Amino acid sequence: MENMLKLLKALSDGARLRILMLLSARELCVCQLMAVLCISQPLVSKNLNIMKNAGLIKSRRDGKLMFYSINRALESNGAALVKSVIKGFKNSPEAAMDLESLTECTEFQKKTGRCDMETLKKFLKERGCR
Amino acid sequence: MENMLKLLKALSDGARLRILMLLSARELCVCQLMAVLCISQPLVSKNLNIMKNAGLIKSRRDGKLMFYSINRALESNGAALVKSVIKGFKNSPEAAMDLESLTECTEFQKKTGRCDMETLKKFLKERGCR
DNA sequence: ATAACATATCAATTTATGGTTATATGTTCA
DNA sequence: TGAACATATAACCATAAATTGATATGTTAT
Repeated sequence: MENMLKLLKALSDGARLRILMLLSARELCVCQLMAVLCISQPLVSKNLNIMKNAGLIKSRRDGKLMFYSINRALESNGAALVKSVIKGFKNSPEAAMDLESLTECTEFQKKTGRCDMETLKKFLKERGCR
Repeated sequence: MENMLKLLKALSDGARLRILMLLSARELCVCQLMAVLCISQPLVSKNLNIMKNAGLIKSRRDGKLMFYSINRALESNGAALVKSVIKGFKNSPEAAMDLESLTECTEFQKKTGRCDMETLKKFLKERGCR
């Protein structure tokens, strides 16, 4: 029960659901999530930590960047759960908007280097996210 | 997203998970849940209300008693979600204990009448639940 | 109608969670 | 080594959620 509850708690927050959905598209680093979701870096990190503790996601360091991705090695019931959550959320307008933002963010980043903060700041400003 | 989040929030609490699991066995009234879970009546009612609002369960009045049961008419993604939650929880020691308590509670109730408070009180006392 | 009872709701309190700012850690590159 | 940068953690506040005790509602039976 403990694990299941932890998993459900990790899933019962709007920001974390959005993160899950984005990660279900592909592996992302903290600054990309922060830019797309328009939420502060510490909060992104905090939420990622909660999700990681629940076994939902895993992380990998690449130089200065931390990349997060969905943990495909979840025990079967957890996996089924996550699958239906993602499925039930994938076609929502919120998900569509976030995925679009992700594309735009990626475009923006291509102009300079990967995860260049200047770029992300400009990106955020352009979208009215202080 | 809103509905999915509501569902997940309704599921992300230990007492509510236990209620869900018990109801997945069969329809139960408030006082039975209260006796088995060993939690106060207002709290049981409140949690049932949260679950009902999320579309998880439905209720039916029978005289003085309110019976609650799992809502089998959940939209498909919700249904899949609930299914995997119940499945992933059904074999836990907590679930086993609760189901056993339910059996004992039912036995106790048979001695007097259905949902007789005196009986339930004795039942609770016998199990050390103040 | 009223008494008794099962459940629901309300008001009040504690506890958990989301969110912020400031600071620490770990990595790269000069 | 140290400066710059990406991320993590800590301390803190505001809000929401869990929990409780008292009370209201709705039903049954007298």
